[in-house]
Formats: sequence, C-alpha cells, structure tokens
Amino acid sequence: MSNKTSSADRIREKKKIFLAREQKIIDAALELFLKESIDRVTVSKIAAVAGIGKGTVYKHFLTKNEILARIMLDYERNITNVLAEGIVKAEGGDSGAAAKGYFQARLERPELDRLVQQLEVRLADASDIAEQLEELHATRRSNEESLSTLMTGLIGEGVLEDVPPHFHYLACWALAQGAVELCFNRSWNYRTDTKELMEFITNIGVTMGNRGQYHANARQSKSAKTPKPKK
Amino acid sequence: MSNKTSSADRIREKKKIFLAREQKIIDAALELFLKESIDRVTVSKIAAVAGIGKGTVYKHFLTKNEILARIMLDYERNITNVLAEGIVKAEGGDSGAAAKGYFQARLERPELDRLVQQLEVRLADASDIAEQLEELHATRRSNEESLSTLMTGLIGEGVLEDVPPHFHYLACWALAQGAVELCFNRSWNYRTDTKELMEFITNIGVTMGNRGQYHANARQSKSAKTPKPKK
Amino acid sequence: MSNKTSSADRIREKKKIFLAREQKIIDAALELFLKESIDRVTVSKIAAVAGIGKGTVYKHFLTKNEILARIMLDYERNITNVLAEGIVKAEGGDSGAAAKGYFQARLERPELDRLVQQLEVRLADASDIAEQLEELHATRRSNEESLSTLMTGLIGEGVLEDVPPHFHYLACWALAQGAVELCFNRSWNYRTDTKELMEFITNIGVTMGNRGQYHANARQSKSAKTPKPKK
Amino acid sequence: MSNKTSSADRIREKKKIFLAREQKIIDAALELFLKESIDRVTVSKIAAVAGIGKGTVYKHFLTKNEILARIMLDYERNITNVLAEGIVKAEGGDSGAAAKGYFQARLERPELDRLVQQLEVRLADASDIAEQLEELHATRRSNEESLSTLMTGLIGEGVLEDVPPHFHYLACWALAQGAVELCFNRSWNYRTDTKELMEFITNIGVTMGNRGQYHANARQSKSAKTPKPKK
DNA sequence: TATGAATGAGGCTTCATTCAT
DNA sequence: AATGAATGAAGCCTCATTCAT
Repeated sequence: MSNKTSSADRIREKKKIFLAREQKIIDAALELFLKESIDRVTVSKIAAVAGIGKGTVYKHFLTKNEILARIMLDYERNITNVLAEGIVKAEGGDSGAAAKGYFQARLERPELDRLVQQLEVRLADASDIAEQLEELHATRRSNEESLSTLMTGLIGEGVLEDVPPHFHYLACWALAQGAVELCFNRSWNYRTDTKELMEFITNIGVTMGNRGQYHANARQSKSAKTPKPKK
Repeated sequence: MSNKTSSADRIREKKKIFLAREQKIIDAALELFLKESIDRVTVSKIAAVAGIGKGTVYKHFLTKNEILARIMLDYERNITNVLAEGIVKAEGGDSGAAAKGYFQARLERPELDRLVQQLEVRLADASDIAEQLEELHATRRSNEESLSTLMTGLIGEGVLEDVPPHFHYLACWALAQGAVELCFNRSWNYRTDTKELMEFITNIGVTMGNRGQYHANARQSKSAKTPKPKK
Repeated sequence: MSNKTSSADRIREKKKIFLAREQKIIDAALELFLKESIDRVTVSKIAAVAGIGKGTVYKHFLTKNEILARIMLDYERNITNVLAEGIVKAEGGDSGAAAKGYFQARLERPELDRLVQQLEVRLADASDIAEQLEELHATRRSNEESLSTLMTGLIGEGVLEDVPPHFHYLACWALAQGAVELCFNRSWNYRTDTKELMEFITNIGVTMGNRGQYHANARQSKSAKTPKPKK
Repeated sequence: MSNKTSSADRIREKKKIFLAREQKIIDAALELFLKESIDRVTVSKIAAVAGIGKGTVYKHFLTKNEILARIMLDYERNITNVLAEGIVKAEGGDSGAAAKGYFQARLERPELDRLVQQLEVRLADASDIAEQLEELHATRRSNEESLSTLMTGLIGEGVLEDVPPHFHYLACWALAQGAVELCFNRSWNYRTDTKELMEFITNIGVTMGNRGQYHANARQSKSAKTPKPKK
C-alpha cells in the first residue's frame, strides 16, 4: 500500500517538476522578449536561458509559436479575471470599477502587456496555433456579453451616453492599448512622469462616454498634482 | 549654351526618373505590406512588384530597413502637417480642431497607420536607420512645443483640466493609436459599425481632458459637425 | 530443492516474458513500417505501439537498426526454410518445386517482402549491425550450394539450359524481387488482377531457363495445379 | 542593331550558363548518390561537390526533393524513348525488339537504374513534387497503350501466350527491376560474371511469355558460353 | 528493472546583401 | 546603370540514444 502511495507520489512529483520546467521555459522566453527585439529571440536562446537543451523545449511545446501563444493566453486569462471581478463590482454599484480595474491590470506591467500586443500581431496569421488564437478570441468574446449587459444598464441609468453598448468597452480597450504603447514609444517615453500620465489616462478611461454630469476626472482624480478649485 | 542646357535637362530628367523609381519601390513595398504579413515581404518581391531588378533597389536604399523607415517617415510627415494645420486652427479659436484633425488623419487609412505602427515596433532596435528613427522622433518632438503652448493656453482658459500640458496630447495619441489597432484586431473586428465607433472614439479624443462643463460627447454625439460655440 | 526449482522456474518465466516483449517490439515495428513510410517510424512510436517505454526498447536492441535487422533476418530465415523444403522436393523429382515454393513464399505477403527489400537497401551501409548483415548474406549463401547442386543436376538432365548453375536461381530471385515491387509500384498497381498476374509471373519463374521443350507456360497457364509428368 | 543582337546573345549565354549549373547540381547529386547511401546525401554536400553555395541550389530547385525528382524524370524519359523506339521496331516485325531494348537500356547503367528505383520508393509520399510524381506515372502510362497494342498483336499472331496483354510487359518490367537489384545486392554480387548473367536474364525477358515454340533462349542466346548442339 | 525526459548534432530552407557582367 | 545569380549565416525542428530515478 505504501508502495502504491509512493508510486502515485512519484508521479505527482514528476508532473510538478515537468510543469516547473515548462514555466522555466516561459519565464526564459519572457525574459528574452522583454530584453530584446522579438525576432531576435530564438529557440536556442530560450533554451540556453532556461538552462536546458534545445530539444527539451520541444517536449513542452510543439512549435516555437506555441510558446508565444502560451504567453499570450496566460496574460489574457489574467486580464479576463480582473475584468470579471470589475464587472461584478460595477454591477454592485461602482459604475467605473470595471474600466478602472481593467486599466490598472493592463498598466500594472505595461511592458508585458505590450509584449502580448506585439505577439498577437505577429501570430495573427500563424497556422499552427490557430486553435490557441481562437481560444484567445473566444476568451475575449466571452466577456462581451457581461460587458454589454453592464453597459446597457449604465446607459439605462443615464450614466453612459446612449450608443451601442460595445462602443463603450471597445473605446476603453483602445485607450488602454494606446496607453501601454505610449509607455514605450521612443518618441515620448523620455518623460519621467509616466505614472501620473497613466493615472490621468486611466481616469479618462473610467469616465469617457459618461454623460449628463461634470466630467468625472475633475471630481475623482487621485492625482494630487492638480488641485481642483471648484470642488 | 544649348549644349549646356540640354545637358542640365538631361540631368534633371534623369533625376526625375530616378525619383519616380524610388517612389515606385515605396509603393510596391506598401502594396505588399498591406497585402500580406510583414515578415513575408522580401526585397525580391518588392523589386518584382516595382518592376525592377533586386539590385536596383539597393541603388536607392542602402538596406531593406531604409525602405521601411522611409514609409514611416513619409507617413509621419503627413500626420505632422495635418496636426500643424489643426494647431493653427485651434489657436484661432476652434479648441478641438487639433485633436479632431489628428484623429481624422490617422483614421483615414487605418490600415496604413497600423502598418506604420508595426514598422515602428520592428525597427525600434535596428542599428542601421538609427538616423531615420531619430528624425522620426525629432519630427514628433518638433510638434510638442506648439502642442504644449496650445494646451497650456487651453488650460489657462479653463477648457482643459489643469495637468501637465503634454498629458493632453499624449492621451490623444494613445487613443488614436488604440483606435487604429481596434479596427484590425481579430477579436473585435467582426463588427460592422466600425465607422460609427470611430466617430464615437474621435469625439472622446476631442473632448477628453475637458473640464468644468458637461461632457461634450453628451451634446454632440452622432453629429461631428455641430460647432461648439462656447469654445 | 523446491526452492531451486522455483528459482529456475522464475528465471525461465522471466525469460519468457522478456522474449515475449521482444516479439512485441518486433510486431510493433512491423505494424508501423507497413502502415507508414519507413522514415517516419521512430523508436518512440514503436515503443508506444508495443506498449512499453522507449528506454526498454534499448534493453532488447542496442540500436534502432538492430530492430530492422531482426525483421530482415526473421523474414529471410523463413524464406530460406521454404526454399530448403523446395530443394528437397525438387531433388525428389519435382524439378519446379524449388522455384515455385520460393515464389509463393515471397508473394504470400508481398508487402512484407517489399518492406524487407527496402530495409535491406537502407541498412546496407549501416556499420552497426554489420554482423547481422553478414548473417543475412551467409544465410543466403548457405542455400547456394544446394541450389547449385540442384541446378547442375537439372542441367545435366537437359531440363535447364546449360549455363552456370547460379544463373538459374539468380534469375528467379530477380524475377521474384521485381514481382513484389510490381505489386506496389504506383505506376502500375491501379490494376485489379494482381493475383492472376502474380500467377503468370510465378509460372515464368518456374519455367524460365528451361530448354529443349515447349515453353511450359503454354501448357500450364492458368492452372498451377497441372502436374508436369515428363519432368 | 548589333547592340540588340549582342543583348539577345548575352541573354542566351546566361541561360546556357544557368542550365549548365543546373546540370552541375544534378551531376553532383548523382555522384554523391552513387557513392554513398541516399540518406547521407545532404543539400550541403551536393552544393559542395557542385562547387557552389548552398543557397544557389535553391535558385534551381524549390526543395531537395525536386532534385531527386528531376533525376528520376530525366532517367524515366530516356527509358521511355528507348522503349518507344523498340515498340516501333517490334511493330516492324522484330517481335523481341521492345523487350530487348528495354532491358538493355535499364541494364546499361544499372547503378543509375537502381538509384532511381530507390528514389522512387523514398519519394512516393513526398507531398511537394506530387506533380512530378504524377508526371512520372503519366509518362509510364503513356507507354501502356502502345505496349498493349503491340502485345495484343503478338498474342494474335500466336507469338505470345494468350493472357491479358499487360501481363507481358509488366512481367518484363518486374524482371528488369529485379535484375538491376541483383547487380548490387550484397548477397550475390561477389560474382564476376555479371555481364553474362544479365545477358541470360535479358534473353529470358525477351522470350518469356512466348508460346508454341522452342524456348527462344535456346536458339538465340548470344552468350558463346553455352553451345547449342541441336541448332 | 523500466522508464521517459533530456540532449544536441545535423537536416532543410530563407533571404538580405553583394558584385560581376 | 541595372541586373539577378550567388552567397552563407541563421533559424526551426527531429529523433536516436543516454541515464537518473
């Protein structure tokens, strides 16, 4: 009996090690992607950084693209979770919670968010991983219904402008997308007040599309830099 | 004398032909980039589409990257011009003109704008064309002073929220950037109301950062034409 | 004593299991070879089909080539046995028995025969298994003496044409070899009368090299059963 | 005008050089294939032997397989021509001419014939070159009609046994196939009388399937080794 | 003893760039 | 001046074999 147990234990142990190594590959890939230009990252380098042989990588991933797809999916799942939480909060009354959480999640590690943006562009036409890409899109679409419901509600309450509900969350997506890009664009990122800038943009994201009220920015901005005399 | 003239003519003629061919290369490259995935565009294909020999391409551009850089610069110069016009108008009283023109210019051919976005990412670390990249950044920065002045003015007038002036135009840049991306993202672009969505986002771009007044969206939505008298 | 016996039993039991597994590997390899292109059969697949671990395969065979060599040798030994029987019969008066049995044996499972042909080609230069290849050749050569004697006899009797005796059996070998190939060649195998064709060829094989008489084909065709009294 | 001519000349000259290099690649490949085991021949080696760069090979052939396919097709076309000539002669009265020519053509450079046999086996499932393989099969099938007509005629004249006409030429093909194999099989080719053996087999090929007459071998054999007393 | 994860040599192919004509 | 054939570095991926557990 103890034999049986230890055998099962061993198998579990092996799986753990296996998964750990898989994570090591992902981490190595991430490290490289964040350090240098995407197309200069080779499987060889990833293996080297992960401290394993090139062939081992292919025990975990069928192709190089699968590694990239994995990074994308992992990230997107996290964003999706954050968004889901935000939606719950928003339904509980905090109308800006969804957008706010979304922005904060995407801007928490903007370098990672940007990497994923770029990976998505590059992998758009990769025929291997078509499945993973479909999952990515499905993941996103799965949020749409909740978001639509939420937006429709807020429109009904007069909080948001009366346009098709998806206009609101897509505008949010776009602003977040651009904000991340802004953090790293060589033309602009010589500035040192990125943090404040991102807060400013987040605020815009939270309030854009709002109607019939003073601009939320003016009332809620957490940024101490800009005193708001009227309030 | 006539000899001299005809010789000069000939030289001028040659230059013209030379420049025409250069444009042909750019056009061919653009055509290909817009048709297929960026990394499937080779110098051979560009030459073939341009109807010239591969070697000839290298009489016009030292490296492949220079072609891409040229596309970027051409595009950015156009945007800069539009922006400059907008700034002039804005200084003339139409406070939203700059943002509006900017958004319209970038969303006029979103596929081209997106291409340039992608080229910029790919070329960011290219050591050849460092010079051209510097020019790109310089081009952008050259607008900053005017934009800063403009924003500072609008802040002073109470039109815009009182944050560092660059916050305003950078937020605009970010939203435009994301809007373009939105047009092509596989997860979202199954929609058919892209045009209206872009108008909605443009409106947000024009009014975001405004303060002390009802949200402009609320009053103008759906009619981009409505003049805003108070501004 | 019982202890000793049971120990011996255990050893015998183990050997049996060991040999059974070895056969399982061979069978798995065969199954795969017959199902897909030779070079797409990997040791991993063989192990998987055999239901054992890849490492275990190497407890039975030092290299992958040894598996293939084993398949070849097993097959060739079978052919040799059939031939030996045929030789005995032929010496007993049935002059065509050797050739006939040989053809029938090789054409019984032409797909297997062809596989072995191909393996032989691929392994011809394999430095490991040089020993096994030598055994293969030795096995064949071991038949030569009997065959030579037989042919010499038939030549003396005037049954066969008077050429060096090996001409006769080598011609047979060649025809059988080609007949097998014929069964699978993509250019020809769209036909549906393979069975009759093989009988026709077998008949040729049995009678070729005969002299001083009407061509046996002419008399026996279509009925392999007809006894040939004069021989 | 002379300019025009010399330009055309230059183009022709270039084409010639281009084709010459293509032949050089084929020759290099052939040289290697005949020297060592097929799967040890790499594109690198071929390029090295041809005295060109690896990349250059791909200016002439889309894939490695295309080189092999080319070798096959070139060879098969030659065989087809020889066969066509033989068919013409046969129709002119020399009933054995087709088979004889066929055998002689295939046995003229048996090492090459065997190489092609092996290539055919290896390439059977290559999805690139599917087109070339189809051409190969088509080439062969294109001969079938002529051969069928010829055989049908010979059957009608009572020269050949009355079986489906394709039995005759397929048997020939098989014997030739096996004869070639025989030349190189390690088990048999230690002999020194290969030439005579091949003549013997050729004779069998020419006469097999004949009926109502003494075995042709006996009367026509060119091999001086075997005196034929009755004649 | 059986296992299967790890290895890395080596194969094919692509493409930016050069340079002789 | 225009050309395009030639180049070869570099990337991805496969798989026979090893060896620690």
